[in-house]
Amino acid sequence: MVSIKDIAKKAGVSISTVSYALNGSSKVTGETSSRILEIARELNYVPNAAARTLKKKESKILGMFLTDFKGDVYGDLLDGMKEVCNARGYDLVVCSGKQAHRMLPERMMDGAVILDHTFPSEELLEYARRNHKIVVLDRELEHPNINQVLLDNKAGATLAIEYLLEQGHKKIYVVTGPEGSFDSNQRMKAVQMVADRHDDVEWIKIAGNFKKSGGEHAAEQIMEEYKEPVAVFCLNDEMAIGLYNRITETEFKIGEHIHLIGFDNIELTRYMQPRLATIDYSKRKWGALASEQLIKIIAGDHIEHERIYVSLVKGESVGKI
Amino acid sequence: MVSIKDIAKKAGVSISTVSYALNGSSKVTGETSSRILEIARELNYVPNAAARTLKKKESKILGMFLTDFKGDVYGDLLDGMKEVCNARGYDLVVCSGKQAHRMLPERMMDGAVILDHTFPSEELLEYARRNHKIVVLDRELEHPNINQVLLDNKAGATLAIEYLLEQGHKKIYVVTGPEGSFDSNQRMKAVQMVADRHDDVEWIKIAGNFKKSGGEHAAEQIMEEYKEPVAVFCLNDEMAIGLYNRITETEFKIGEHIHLIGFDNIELTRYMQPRLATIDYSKRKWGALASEQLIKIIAGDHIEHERIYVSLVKGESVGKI
DNA sequence: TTGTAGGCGTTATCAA
DNA sequence: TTGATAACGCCTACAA
Repeated sequence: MVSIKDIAKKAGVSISTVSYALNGSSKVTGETSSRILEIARELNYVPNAAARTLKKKESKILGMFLTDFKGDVYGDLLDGMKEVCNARGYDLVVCSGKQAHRMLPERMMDGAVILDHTFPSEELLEYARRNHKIVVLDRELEHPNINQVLLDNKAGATLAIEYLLEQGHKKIYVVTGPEGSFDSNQRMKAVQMVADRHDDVEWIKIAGNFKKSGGEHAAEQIMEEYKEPVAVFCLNDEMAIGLYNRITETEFKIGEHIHLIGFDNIELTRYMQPRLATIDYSKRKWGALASEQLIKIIAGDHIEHERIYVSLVKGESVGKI
Repeated sequence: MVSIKDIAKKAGVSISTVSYALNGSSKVTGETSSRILEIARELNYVPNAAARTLKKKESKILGMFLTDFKGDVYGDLLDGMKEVCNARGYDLVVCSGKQAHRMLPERMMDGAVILDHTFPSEELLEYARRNHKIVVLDRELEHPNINQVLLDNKAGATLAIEYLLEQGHKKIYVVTGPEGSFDSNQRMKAVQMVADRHDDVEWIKIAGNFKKSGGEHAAEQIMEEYKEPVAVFCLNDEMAIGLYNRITETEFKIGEHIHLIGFDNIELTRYMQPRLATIDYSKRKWGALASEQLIKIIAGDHIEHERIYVSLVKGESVGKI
């Protein structure tokens, strides 16, 4: 490995002169500077990230923690993050799994964005207390070193339910996310509020998991209890897809016997027949905003929490009754 | 930031004793060791990654470079990689974009897996020469520090084309990937070989880009030239989907007027109506193998290149003629 | 304008 | 069994 020491030797100057030249300091003659730069290039010099990070106490790397790499939501979200990061001189690394958590407290990264409900809030708070900078996308967490960029779950769930009511549905299943999911809880709360105003409607809650399997299980239960057309609000699209898959294996028709709406507007929903009704929001903007907020708290700015707005996407998966 | 120095002070021992205790060396008494560990926990000590990396010249981090975060191929691939990495004591970070390249030569990571045709081979070779360890999934590159884990593109393309021929098709469009894509070139080569044996069939090549837009453009050209039913082999599923989308906006029917086959068997194809015929392979296995190979070359093992085998998935998007 | 030297937090060698 | 001390590669006062 070639270090500034090697360059210094070859150039016949001291390592500090090399360091200055490399960092474009004006303290060094244009002549020596260009000679040093030339030699550095000749030797294929690359600065050592660990040494720089150790000295400067910043790595210019931001982390993104995900539950897994499979989610369809992530593509645009990550591209949005990357764009902002790069524009601000940061690099983005995406990680998943408990083992990867260490990279935050060990200061491999200057901060992190969290979209992983399996990452314990207590752990995040602990990191925040030790002055690590964090943006959460999936929970409410109050600390000066933590910023929230949350979906407007309540608006989304309300839009979804009101759409079903508008279409005349009187029996509505709601398939939830996993225990402890903030998004799921928020959406359920909104559903409950609308439900309280409509006691002529029958409400049935089914415990789900935000994965396809949750939707499949819900489908079983719904078909078993089936008497007349019903509506189903799956609290995310992936479950809606699982439910849809299971239903289309049977005689039941989506949009006719079982009316279905999801949440997230992932790309796949466009290809479902009938098209899945769902709740849309800009994933790219979500990611971009998260990065911006993170960079701001790293810079020491005082900032407010942010919210991502949502809208209804109608689809033939919901018919009139 | 609390360092081993702080622990040493509080425990009344030297920093080297602390370091030994922390690393579970048997050179230190069980008693002092447990006292030190206790204090470390009290102080919320976390080792500093930069310092450790600087000293040990390894970070226990592997990188994965992708063209972008949107690809549907990636989910299982990355999960496969992560599983192997974690089992072997490594962490995986996923990156994208030119700016992120620096992390490899700067030794932020002990090695990297490349699935990004925009990453120049010359640059990779340069890194390999400087002793960085690399596994490539998307090109042939010979160097002791580079290992290849490649799809069996030729087998896949041959399977696809022979399936079309078997179904009686006599006019076959082939939509390619972007200029310079290894996968695209390999697949085209296989197509060409089959084509050479069948001069009763009309072959038409359309330049694509492995994205939806490529498929859409191809659709335009195909419809413009349309006289009788034709077959189309899109060299990846994403283009097949773009083509499919454009076609379904018209009077033409997939599987009737336009017979379509893709490559990759991404999840979305399951939901297309009619189901897309395509070429399947285990993305999870691909990722797992890539990680294993990378860890082996880091360990200094001498290994052979690997190949991922593929199979045909039939679908109603291809009918008999 | 350039050089000297100290230190970032660890690990590891050698003495004690 | 423990402690002093010298690296690792880089940055940056301060001195020359």
